[in-house]
Amino acid sequence: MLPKTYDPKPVEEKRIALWESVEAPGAQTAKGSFVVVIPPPNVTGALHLGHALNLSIQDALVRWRRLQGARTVWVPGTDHGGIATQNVMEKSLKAAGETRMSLGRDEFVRRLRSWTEECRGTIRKQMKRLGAALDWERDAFTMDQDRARAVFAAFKALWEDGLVYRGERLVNWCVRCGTALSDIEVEREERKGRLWHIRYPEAGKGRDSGLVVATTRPETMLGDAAVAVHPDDARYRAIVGKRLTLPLVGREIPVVADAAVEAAFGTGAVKVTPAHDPDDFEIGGRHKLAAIKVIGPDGKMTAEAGAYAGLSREAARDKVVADLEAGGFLVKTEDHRHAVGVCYRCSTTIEPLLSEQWFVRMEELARPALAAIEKGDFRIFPANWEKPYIEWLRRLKDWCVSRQIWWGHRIPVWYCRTCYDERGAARRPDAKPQVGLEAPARCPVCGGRDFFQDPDVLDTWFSSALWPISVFGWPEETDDLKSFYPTDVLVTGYEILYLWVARMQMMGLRFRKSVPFRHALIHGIVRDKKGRKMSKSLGNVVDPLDMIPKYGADALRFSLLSQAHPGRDIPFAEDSLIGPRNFANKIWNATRFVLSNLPETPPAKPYAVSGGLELADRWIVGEFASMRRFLEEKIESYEIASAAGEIYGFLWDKFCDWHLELSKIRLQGEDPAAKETARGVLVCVLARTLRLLSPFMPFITEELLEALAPYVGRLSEEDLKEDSKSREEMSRVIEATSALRSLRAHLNVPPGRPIRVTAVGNGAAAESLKAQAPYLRFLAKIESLEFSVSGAKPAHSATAVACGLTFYVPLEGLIDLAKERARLEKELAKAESELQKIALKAENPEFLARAPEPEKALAHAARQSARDKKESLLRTLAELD
RNA sequence: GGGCCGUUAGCUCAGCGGCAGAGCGUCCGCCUUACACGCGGAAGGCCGCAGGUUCGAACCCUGCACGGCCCACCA
Repeated sequence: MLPKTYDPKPVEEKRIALWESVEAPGAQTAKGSFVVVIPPPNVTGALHLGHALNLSIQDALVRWRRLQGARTVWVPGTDHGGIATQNVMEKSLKAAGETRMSLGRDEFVRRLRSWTEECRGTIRKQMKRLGAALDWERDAFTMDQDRARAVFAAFKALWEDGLVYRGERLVNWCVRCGTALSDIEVEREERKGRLWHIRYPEAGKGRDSGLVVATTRPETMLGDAAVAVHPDDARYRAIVGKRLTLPLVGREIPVVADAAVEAAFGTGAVKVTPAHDPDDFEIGGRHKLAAIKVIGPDGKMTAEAGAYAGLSREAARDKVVADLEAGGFLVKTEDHRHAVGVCYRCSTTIEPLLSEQWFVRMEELARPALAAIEKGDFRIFPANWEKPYIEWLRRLKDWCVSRQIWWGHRIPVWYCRTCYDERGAARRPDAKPQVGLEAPARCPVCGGRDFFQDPDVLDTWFSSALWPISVFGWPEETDDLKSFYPTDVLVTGYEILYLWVARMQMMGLRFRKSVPFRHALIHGIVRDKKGRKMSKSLGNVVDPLDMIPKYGADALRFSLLSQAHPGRDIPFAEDSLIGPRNFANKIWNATRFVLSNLPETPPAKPYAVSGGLELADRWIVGEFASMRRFLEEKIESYEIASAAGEIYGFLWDKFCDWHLELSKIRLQGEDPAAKETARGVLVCVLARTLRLLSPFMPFITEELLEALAPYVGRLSEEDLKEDSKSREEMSRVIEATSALRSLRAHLNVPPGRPIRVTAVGNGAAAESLKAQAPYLRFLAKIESLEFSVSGAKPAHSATAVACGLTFYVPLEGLIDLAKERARLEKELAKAESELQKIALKAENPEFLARAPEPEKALAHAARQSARDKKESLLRTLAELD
């Protein structure tokens, strides 16, 4: 016998062990296939609630399609996580008093490899505990051998097609991480800063000559190459072409006219520092200005900065400002809020830095991706993400893919020591780097035999971009690739839509000529209950592994899924696990009840739904059918939360509260045939509902289904029709029951005390209720129930009005006249306001003239019943004794 | 500067043209032999504001306000 309260722990342990030992369902090709590739979590530690959400959604989809008979493939995996992972390792080294330099590259990478293995083990275990039905034999890692082969193949192909190039460009540099970043890896942060107004005097003239520039970064003035003004700016027309003396430095710089200058901002004159500002770099290019690097990769001032060399960016700023002020060049200082670029991994202010990097040319890659979304070959759910996605693809600039870190795929490029110096700078104009996994034998340019490999690694997102093809063995033309690519849906958060989703589209289209996934389901971020992002520093991180022992994995999944509206963030409160935990217990007990009403030894012929159905049976079967259809539609459109809510309501509010209760009449009764019918419906409907619920709550449902299995027989598809007639009849039973229960509660009739009821009224409703009298008797605990077409109110009775009938309940001695009058008056007031509202609509000539017929009929009927109710209440009040 | 999303019951959110819904919380009864992680009953809403379209608007349109997010080269 099952325990009274559901205890998730033993069930989960048992199921996990069982799933471990059983092969995933084999090829059932009849109903097609469903392929999903996991967004591989970084190997930076344990999984968080966001991962739990992501996994729960995918698992629900995969299990759902598996139920439908599809061959499902869900590929697990992890991502080496580049900078993020390296940072984690560096932090732990620091705690041990070491640095990556002290370890050396080989040892550092070796340690990361071993950490990775440990971390992958943790992640796998966590995924299993959540119940994720992944195909573990396919487990992949972005830095394992197969994936490395794909990375090399992709790099080589892009190189050969001229889409990869090396060049000196202004890139986003994180001085803390010591590496270049791509544009999307830079986040914007509003910071309060200042706007310094600095006078740049005309060369050879006095302190008051020249013009005043406004800047937020005075320290970069040391590298100024010009001052720019707008060509149409009348204030400065005369000075364009003249030369200025750069304060503190003494260098002469020109005044140039450039349309990029915003005349209305600041003073309308902008200092141009090509080596330290992206816009200035552009201007510098147009006017052939020198790019003077005054800040180095370490964030400190270079030798070019003269007296400031060696100072940090921040210290140099202070000193420059002080010196400008001392020299009388500082005109004024204003407070100024502006957005500063910061590293997405460590929030350090980004330094635009001129350096030699590897880039991927994006235009040709983006074009097919744009076409795919515009043609609908690729769709995003919710669709409102499509517009920003398209915009992003249109504006795409080249992708800086080299990173000056150690953890990642080493760039497969070799430099000949004759053609290049040790820092990779070309010694001769025709020098050409060689792409290969190994050093080439001879340099095709100079015949040299001595090579060194590029020290940089590739952006971690480069390997991620190849994920949907690399997991199936690309560049080999594998069977997997042929059968499983393109995949069906990618489930991920909006925060990596550009960083990852767009790039997979581009690479998939480039190398496989078709989209890597037809749909992207974008879910939100799991936040804390105040709506803040979960972060270690805020201390508001909720660990899924803390929640599972307390509430169960099914409850955690169901909680997240119930809130997983496409694209919406989830403010997560631990309280949200209570409902789902209780729900699991409810299911458990419903099944326990059903089982307890079945013989211990399963019958030779399992219980089926066949003849002899009564209203409650027809009703629940019809409701089941409509619930199932709803679920199919919602899951099809990825509205997981709606689907979860629907099945919850069906099981609890319909199956348990009404059908199961009504079944008790027959189960406790004496009619063996009726008993069998009731058992059949209970078993079949419950089992089928559990099956539909299993994608959401796999542990408990599988456990219970296993217990039910020997009893479950057929519930034929023909019988699974929505049944509006039964729904209507049942709704009357429910309405009348509720009215009588309400009356009992208001008049404090103890629940255990039976009542006698006289129902007065005629018509179809009366007839149908009369037919269901046993239901009413049972549900409202009525000892005698009489129906009459007309009749006066019996003495000392309370009254309930429902379904066009008046129910009199004699309550000698129990009835408090004043209380009853008050209750009835309240009812009457409610009925009157209802009638007024509906009458206003039903009698409105405009409504009658223009509204569609069914709508009018509905309004008419509603008015009639509101009127009946009011009259019945009025009569009752008049007769009140 | 552009774009997107949100504003509905005390809290967290569904609903997105035809009499305002759920979960949690609150109040009142109940250990009614499946479940007190439960059962029954209730209270609680100018559906952000102002216009418009419509017979009819929480829902569609236009503004506005307040939150949040994304993108963007005002130094």
